[in-house]
Amino acid sequence: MYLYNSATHKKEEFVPNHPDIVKMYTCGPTVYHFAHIGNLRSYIMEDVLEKFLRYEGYNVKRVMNITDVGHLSSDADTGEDKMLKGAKREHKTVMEIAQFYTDAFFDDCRKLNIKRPDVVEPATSCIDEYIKIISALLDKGYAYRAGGNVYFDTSKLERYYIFNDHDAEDLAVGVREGVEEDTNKRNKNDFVLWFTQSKFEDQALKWDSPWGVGYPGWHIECSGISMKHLGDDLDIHCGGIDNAFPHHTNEIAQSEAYLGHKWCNYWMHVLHLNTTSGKMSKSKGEFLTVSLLEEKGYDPLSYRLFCLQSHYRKSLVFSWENLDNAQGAYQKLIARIAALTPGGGSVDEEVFAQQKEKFRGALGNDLNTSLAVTALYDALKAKANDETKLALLGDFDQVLGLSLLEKAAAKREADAKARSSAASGGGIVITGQGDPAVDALVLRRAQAKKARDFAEADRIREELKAMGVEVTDTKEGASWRRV
RNA sequence: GGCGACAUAGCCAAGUGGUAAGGCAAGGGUCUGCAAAACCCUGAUUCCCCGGUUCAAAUCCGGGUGUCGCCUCCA
Repeated sequence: MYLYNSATHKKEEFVPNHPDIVKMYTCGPTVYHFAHIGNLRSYIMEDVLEKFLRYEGYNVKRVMNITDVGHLSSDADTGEDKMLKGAKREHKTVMEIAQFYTDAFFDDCRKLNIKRPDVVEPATSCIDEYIKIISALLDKGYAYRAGGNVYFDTSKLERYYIFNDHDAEDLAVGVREGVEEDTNKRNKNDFVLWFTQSKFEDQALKWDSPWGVGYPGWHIECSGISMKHLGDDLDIHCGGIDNAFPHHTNEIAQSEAYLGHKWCNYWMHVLHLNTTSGKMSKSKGEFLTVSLLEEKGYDPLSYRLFCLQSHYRKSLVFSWENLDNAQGAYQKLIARIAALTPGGGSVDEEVFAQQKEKFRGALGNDLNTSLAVTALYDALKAKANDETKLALLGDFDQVLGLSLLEKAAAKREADAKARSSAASGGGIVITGQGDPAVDALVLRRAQAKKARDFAEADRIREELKAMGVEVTDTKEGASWRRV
């Protein structure tokens, strides 16, 4: 398969370091608040990558961190640790906040069919790992102590900038109002590995270290967790594009300085979900969550399809109109699949193989998910029996994660149930959701209609509409549902 | 100011030198008392603009323009 590598700015053939395993690391959430659907876009696309690797027969080990310490917020607010800030806001302890939002995050993931990574590791449980790395960096001369903190010295590297061709002089450090330049730093881009001199007196989480009581810098966390679970090398590192600089750049700097060799071969960055006024972000205040989508009547999987119809390396604009499009498409898709009859004949292997190749080709080309969705429609239109189509859909859905077969089966069952609970009278069959009062009214309308009293029939339909009931005519009579 | 990415119909998009896939929406039709659903049909003389290379360019090259992101925490 081919994957775009943002470290080389090229699409490259993916070759794992070890034939028997693919090591994958994902930057996880900072659990100080709910994830918004823009955050989740990245996790959806990374989930597709993981599932496709498995689909292609790779044995994947995927690790994700949970940032529950050390992530400082910007100058835009009071400059606290994000976790501490969240705890204050909700009058809870930092650990309570971390637990609550970690659970909320995985709950959102579950709704979006995002598989939980093999290893999920909170940053606070790997302090020893960070201390080990920082000590070695100090020994090797890549780090220095100043003002009580430990810093990484970026000037010791031959090449610091990996993803962008920056010139240190051009970086606008401290330009923004309220950003104070840290005078302890020797170079503009040096970053903190370990804090003891926190500007926040009430930093809640502190650990003992050779350099005093304090807490780790944000960047060291991902290197430490990755090495703890995946060892000295890594195949694919994923994250949102905003992490490329400085977070991932710093991860590479400290990891390779520590290891003395190349660390990670492929970097996958997912572009942002934007609103019409720019990217969706928590620090801007307004953001959409999965629960909010559900409240508004959207199936979270409609959002997954929305993301799948685009490409991960293009920014995607969110609007309600766009989500409506996706929801409509998703419902139609499910209805079409529900109309297929399972258990009728055997799978046509030739058609199956042919369609499957299209699908693999699409995803194998840098995860072209929108073409993969097209392959889904092609499979539905293929000249083959229903059994073959269902087999294809089920096969594709291992990667796409749209619960296609499950939803279709549920729809078939619901339709059958509505039929079995039918009320009838005078040869007219009413199907609905088991409310005798509504059944009776719908039956009266059907009788009026049969007697060609359309005025009365329309009047009753209006009455039902006012009750929130939508009635549609069928061959045998009528069917109704609440809307 | 520096760096990076992107720009194809109303919207999401495919396309990697050979003459514009697919989905949603929209319009027309079949069906229906009327609807809904379902099914059928219809859509870019053109791919942000201007040059260039080529028999041939949405695709390659040069120059613009626009949008977004990063440089401060963010997926």
